[in-house]
Amino acid sequence: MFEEEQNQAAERIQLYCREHDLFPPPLEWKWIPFSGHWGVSTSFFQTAAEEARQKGIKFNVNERAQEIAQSVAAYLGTPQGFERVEAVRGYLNLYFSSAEYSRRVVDEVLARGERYGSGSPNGQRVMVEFSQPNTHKAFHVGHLRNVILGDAVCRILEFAGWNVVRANYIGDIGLHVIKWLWNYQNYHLGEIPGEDKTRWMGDLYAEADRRYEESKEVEAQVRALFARWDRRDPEIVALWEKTRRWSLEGFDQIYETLGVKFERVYFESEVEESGKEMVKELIARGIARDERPEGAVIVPLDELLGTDQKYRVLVILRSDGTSLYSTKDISLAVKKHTEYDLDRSIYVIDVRQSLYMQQIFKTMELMGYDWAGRCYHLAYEIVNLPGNVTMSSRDGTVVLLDDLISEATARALEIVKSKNPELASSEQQMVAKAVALGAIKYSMLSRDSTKIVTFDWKTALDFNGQAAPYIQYAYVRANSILRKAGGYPSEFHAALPEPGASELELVDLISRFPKEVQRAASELRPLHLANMAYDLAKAFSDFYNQCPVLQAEEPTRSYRIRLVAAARQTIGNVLALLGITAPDVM
RNA sequence: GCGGGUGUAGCUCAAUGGAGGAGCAGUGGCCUUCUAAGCCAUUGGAUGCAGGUUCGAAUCCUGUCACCCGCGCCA
Repeated sequence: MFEEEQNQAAERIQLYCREHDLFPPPLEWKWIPFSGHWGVSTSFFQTAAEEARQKGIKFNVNERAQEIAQSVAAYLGTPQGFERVEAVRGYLNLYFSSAEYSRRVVDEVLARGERYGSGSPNGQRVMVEFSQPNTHKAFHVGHLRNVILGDAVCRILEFAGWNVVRANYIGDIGLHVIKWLWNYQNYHLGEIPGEDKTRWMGDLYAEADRRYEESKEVEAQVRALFARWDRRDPEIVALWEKTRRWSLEGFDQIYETLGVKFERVYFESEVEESGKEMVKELIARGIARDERPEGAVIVPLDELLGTDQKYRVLVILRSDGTSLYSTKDISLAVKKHTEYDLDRSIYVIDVRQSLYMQQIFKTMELMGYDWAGRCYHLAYEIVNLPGNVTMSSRDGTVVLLDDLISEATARALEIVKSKNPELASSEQQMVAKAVALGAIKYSMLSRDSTKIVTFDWKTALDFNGQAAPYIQYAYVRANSILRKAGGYPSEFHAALPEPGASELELVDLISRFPKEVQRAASELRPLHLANMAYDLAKAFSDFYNQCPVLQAEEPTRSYRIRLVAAARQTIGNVLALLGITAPDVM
């Protein structure tokens, strides 16, 4: 927002260095890392070090950097747009003119509204595949991290200027489905699910898997059933269609609760046949090797690429000719790029599949697809239970999503009722839902994807501290002030008061938002925005405690009301990017 | 054996190669005020270890230790 002034200052610094025969520093402005200071800084350590090298003399780099910083500071005086220039320990700090800049920031935020912070369209299309639930299985907290991360990444990329295609890829066929069907046919035929379809499907899957593991005979029967599926036996297909729908209806409920939408939903069943065709093509082209009947059909990646134990071997078809996950994935990758002209293709999949993803991408490369290099595996660590227990639907070691949401909502409702008893019951419900879902989402987005999340109820239901409710609360407070003020003045009073420290801190953070959006988008890390949301809320709370708004004298009153409006807008925008609802009251 | 990840305060985690931070837990304060889901104060650190690169390393490189995860017919 202040690039012009920064560039001017940078040019003058470069000029000074040339005139004084100094190595010009790479002028990368950084935020002054002290709270309560508003400006940018650069350092002269490189300049000093370079000078020492060239002149062949030894001196203390830190001291020399400080000398240079001081003389540059003297040379700059007070450039246009800044109110103070200071040399500190080798750094040159430039402080913005507070009144002028806070005015500019607030004007910008209020003018752009919910688009504040967004980037201009970059003309590039990216597909983000995420969620990928399996029908006929449970949906648990482990799956939740994927949905929340994928959704946030989509929101952020879109806001940053990308054309985003949100894709889901549902595992509606495969061994797990056949196992489920076998169990249903033998033990539950005719039964239909109750209200909670996903739970019921999951329970039956656990049961099916237990029977499958317990007996060799069952395994054989399941294989036989898989063969009937492969022949598209009408009876099996009909049963599959009916039971599959139950799962899909359950998923729709979940996505609606979470506020997640998809533009293109792929099914494994729709790429199974084309996948098998591709296997034939791969064999014909000598990329895949058919080792049947003794072995399976494989792509010997290390052999083909001349690598050693790096890409290993990818199995793309079972020895009995039935399809694998990989059979379908190679076909899906092609389908995605045929349907959409993609500049990037992102797969949000857990980190345990890293090798597998590289194998798929390499296979695409071997087939000659130029887009293979533009596929990216966005890996995230799994959600474990205490004691490093992996959530597993077959072992029943899961926390079901539905249980987490109802427990969190009940807890939040209890708090809303005690904090805000006069609120209408329906509104209390809405607030509780926003708080509960916000807390769940924030806890997953506020830690890096490379970190394992250990789920425990105590932490999951803790609404204090660095958590979504704190941020939502700041938003609500801002909203409350604006409600009492009856909106905010359409423009600033001519004579703007000099902002205080907490006001500056708040404006400073607000002004950083657009850059954080770009950073989060380019690194595919919502974490940056989760941190920013908290910092903003903290700065607002500080301002709230130190600066009376409604009771203040004019023109301070008007100025602060507009600042509150800008803060509310920015906090709302950040939360929206994280998929978190900002309630009007709490 | 090969590959990947993690290691920062008692615990859970942040930190664009640059001036080490939060939250929780602990201790002590603050509601007649725009909502106390809040605020203030206070306690806390050879960034696993050893080298290297650099003016400067939690961050980059090499080695090493610990834990986790992958590595041919699960997804």
